[in-house]
Amino acid sequence: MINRTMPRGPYKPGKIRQKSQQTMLEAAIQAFSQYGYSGTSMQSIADIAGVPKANVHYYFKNKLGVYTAVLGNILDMWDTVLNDITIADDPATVLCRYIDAKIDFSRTHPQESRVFAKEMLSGAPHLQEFLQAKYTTWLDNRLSIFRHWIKVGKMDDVEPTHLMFMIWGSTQHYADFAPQVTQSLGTDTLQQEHFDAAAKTVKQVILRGCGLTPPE
Amino acid sequence: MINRTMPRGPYKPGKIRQKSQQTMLEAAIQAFSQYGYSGTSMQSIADIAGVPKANVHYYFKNKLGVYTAVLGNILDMWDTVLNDITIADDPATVLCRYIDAKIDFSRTHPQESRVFAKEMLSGAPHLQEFLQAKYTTWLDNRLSIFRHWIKVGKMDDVEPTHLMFMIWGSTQHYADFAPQVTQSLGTDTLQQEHFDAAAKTVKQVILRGCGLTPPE
DNA sequence: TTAAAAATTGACCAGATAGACAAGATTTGT
DNA sequence: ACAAATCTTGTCTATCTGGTCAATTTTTAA
Repeated sequence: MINRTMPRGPYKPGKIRQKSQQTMLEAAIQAFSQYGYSGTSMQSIADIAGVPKANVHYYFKNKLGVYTAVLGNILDMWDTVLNDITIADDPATVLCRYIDAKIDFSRTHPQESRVFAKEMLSGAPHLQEFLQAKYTTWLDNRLSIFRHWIKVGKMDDVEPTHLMFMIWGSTQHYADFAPQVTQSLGTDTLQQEHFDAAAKTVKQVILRGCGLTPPE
Repeated sequence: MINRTMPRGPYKPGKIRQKSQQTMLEAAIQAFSQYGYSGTSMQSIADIAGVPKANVHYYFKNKLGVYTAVLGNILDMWDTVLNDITIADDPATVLCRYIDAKIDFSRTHPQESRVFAKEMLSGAPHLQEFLQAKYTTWLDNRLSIFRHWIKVGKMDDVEPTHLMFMIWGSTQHYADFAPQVTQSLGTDTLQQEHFDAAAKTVKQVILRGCGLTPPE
């Protein structure tokens, strides 16, 4: 997406283009996640990718094009989990699976999480479309399921929207506020065990807080 | 703090200097909270403050000086709450007070919250001293009180560090992810009632999740 | 092999930015 | 009132940045 040129004619496009773009996108997300949009220069992206700056301009229309491509990749990861829940499911199981998945995302994709967070902190100017379209329906569907569970007594009357915010906030924290977390836990780098302990506590509090008991 | 010149001699310093600096700091936090450090120009700060750019340079050593002054002001707000808790206190009361205070901070100081969050997201290069000194002892003191409450059975065995992260993450979310929150709640701007509902849900889940019952 | 398409790259440009500076205006203590 | 200190502000500069372009090299399909 966001290619400037779309190769045509007697030529099989793709391989070089795809690989180069991928390299540059990975360089870009690294830069954006640390320095933000304004703090990242095309030159620095090129340096990280190990190519001349003009090469980045060849594959992307401009700096905003690189950024929106990065953002698009991140948004594509959005609904991987909690996508197939139904009214028949067990709330405790669903919440556990979601919390585990979110914590795991903070562990395996901290850079993506930070780019997303920085965009939000800047007022989400490039997420309006996403928020109004894809996200809203995604959320509404899940909220209605939670509301049903509450109505039939499967869980306590906890306002579902704010419950979701609690889970998001609690789990994102481990990626976005990593310096504070590492300092608090007295470690240099966050290890698997730290994320496991985090998931355990979040699940314990959320489930109990909703009047649920851990599955199995 | 971070003044370039410290007036001396037969002259009563302060009034003009203090007022001008205050105006510029308010302009600066507004700019930094939205556009980040790199995205904010000295010119934009001057424009917001309504003064020529050279005036900003007169009162602050350089751009980093403005930023660290802003950051320092924010850090000074840190321990206003949860500062005087003791072992004798009631856990439920303390947690409620803290959650209310944090949510209220997100409501009344969203810009400060966002500047702090952006600094964290960038790896907190200017917070190392704060994190290692003031913050660590602050946290350790509170954690030991939580651990005592757990030991004597006043609350469930919930890992206190991660419990604190849950509260921080959940409450910060309303300032830092405001675009997502407003979209989810179907409103244009967050009102008092939304923050009240947020505080209610967070308190409900956290307290119940720790095996506590709401006070009085 | 070869010609067209695609990819690479160095050089260049216009605008923005942080910061310096000096001249002038204002405030202060006496 | 007046001199010293502080404050204000227009102007200037060196540097950085996003973006363009044309020349060269590499890859591809026939």
